[in-house]
Amino acid sequence: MNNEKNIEEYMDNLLSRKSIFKNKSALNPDFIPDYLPHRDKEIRELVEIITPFVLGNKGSNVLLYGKTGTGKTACVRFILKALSNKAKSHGFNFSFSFSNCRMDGSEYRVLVSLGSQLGLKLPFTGLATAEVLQRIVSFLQKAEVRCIFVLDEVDCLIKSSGDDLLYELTRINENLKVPLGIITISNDISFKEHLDPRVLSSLSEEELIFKPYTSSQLTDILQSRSSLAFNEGVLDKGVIPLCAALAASEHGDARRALSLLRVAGEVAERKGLHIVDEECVRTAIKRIEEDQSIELIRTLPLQSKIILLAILASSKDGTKATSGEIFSSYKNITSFMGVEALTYRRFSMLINELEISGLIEGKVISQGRYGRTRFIRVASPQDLVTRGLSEDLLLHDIMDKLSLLNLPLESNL
DNA sequence: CATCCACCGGAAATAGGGGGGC
DNA sequence: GCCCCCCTATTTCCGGTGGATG
Repeated sequence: MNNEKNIEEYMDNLLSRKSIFKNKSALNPDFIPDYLPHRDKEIRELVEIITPFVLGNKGSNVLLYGKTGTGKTACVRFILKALSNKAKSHGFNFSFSFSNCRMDGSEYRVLVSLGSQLGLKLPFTGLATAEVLQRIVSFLQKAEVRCIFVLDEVDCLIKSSGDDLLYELTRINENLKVPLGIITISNDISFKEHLDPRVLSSLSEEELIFKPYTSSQLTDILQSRSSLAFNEGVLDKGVIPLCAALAASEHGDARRALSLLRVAGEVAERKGLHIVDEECVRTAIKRIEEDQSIELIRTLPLQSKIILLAILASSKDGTKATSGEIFSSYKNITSFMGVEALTYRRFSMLINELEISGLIEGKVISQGRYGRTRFIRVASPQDLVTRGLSEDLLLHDIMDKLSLLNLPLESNL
């Protein structure tokens, strides 16, 4: 018992003495601070729109849009958290459910996610979607709870499954004594075009646009977060303005700015520095990019990895290869590995996905009599791709045999 | 100017592994 | 047990197509 305590103390001591961070989680994207700088106006408007639901009146549905990292989700979460605290202390029966449509992925799972936050027990598969909706509705009916559903990143849902679910949700109110509120959040304004006009008008009774943060606004945000996250005096003067400026030049993405700051801190920590300087920030940019592509490659399904390998093999030195060439190279590799090869159609689809993810670049070029085909090459640095691929043990072996592992590394540096 | 290459990409069907309600 | 549902990955089928060539 005593030993444990001593060791813990020792650890605490060690950690707090050396650490640059006081509370790193304050820089996480899902951290909700007590104060959101430069969003007072939006918060006030949202509160005015949402509050009626807590009182059990018919309020208005809201549609929020703005680019990533402009504080949409943070504002909504912030308000709902505060509101449910208030409701509790005032004895109102209020609750809310939050679904990130991109994460949840399908209509069914969005509904299950919303429903289970209300306390319903729903199987992750097996039921008909309409059945899940029915259960949610009858729960709301019986419990007479004032409820708000938040659908974050709805544009993804629309793209994958259309607007059926949104339509159903908007009509729920017709047979509910206590109205249901729907807050939809989208990164992409053009998703409106894919909506039935009736659904759109119901969802966007109120609309709020979140503008990108300016560089100086980002500076304020970083400033207030860094005082929570970092120990006193570990940030060099220029660090915060630099992070802010870099993120502002993207599109005022606060999330990016915060992760830049976090990674810069980690870089400094790893280097054993006591102060985070601008150099760390520059290293952080590179680290973030590299980590992202490696992570992307690591989590690719096997077939996509093999295709990527085929591209690498048939387009050495950054030359472009046609999809036909790559396909035959792909078939060679699969037979070599003893893996079932996919049909061309599916292959082509996976190529498109790789292109969207930014790992490869392709262009459809017509060569007249010699056909129309896509010219493809790897877009990210080759050694990065090789590194990512070779983390797959199965592929590592194959790459060794194809002697792909040593080639690019030498020729690139 | 029609032809024709070497693919492109949409739609629908199938597989097959998860799991209901009754 | 039976019939139905959901989801992802894939196959099957097939109607295009830009533009150098004959």
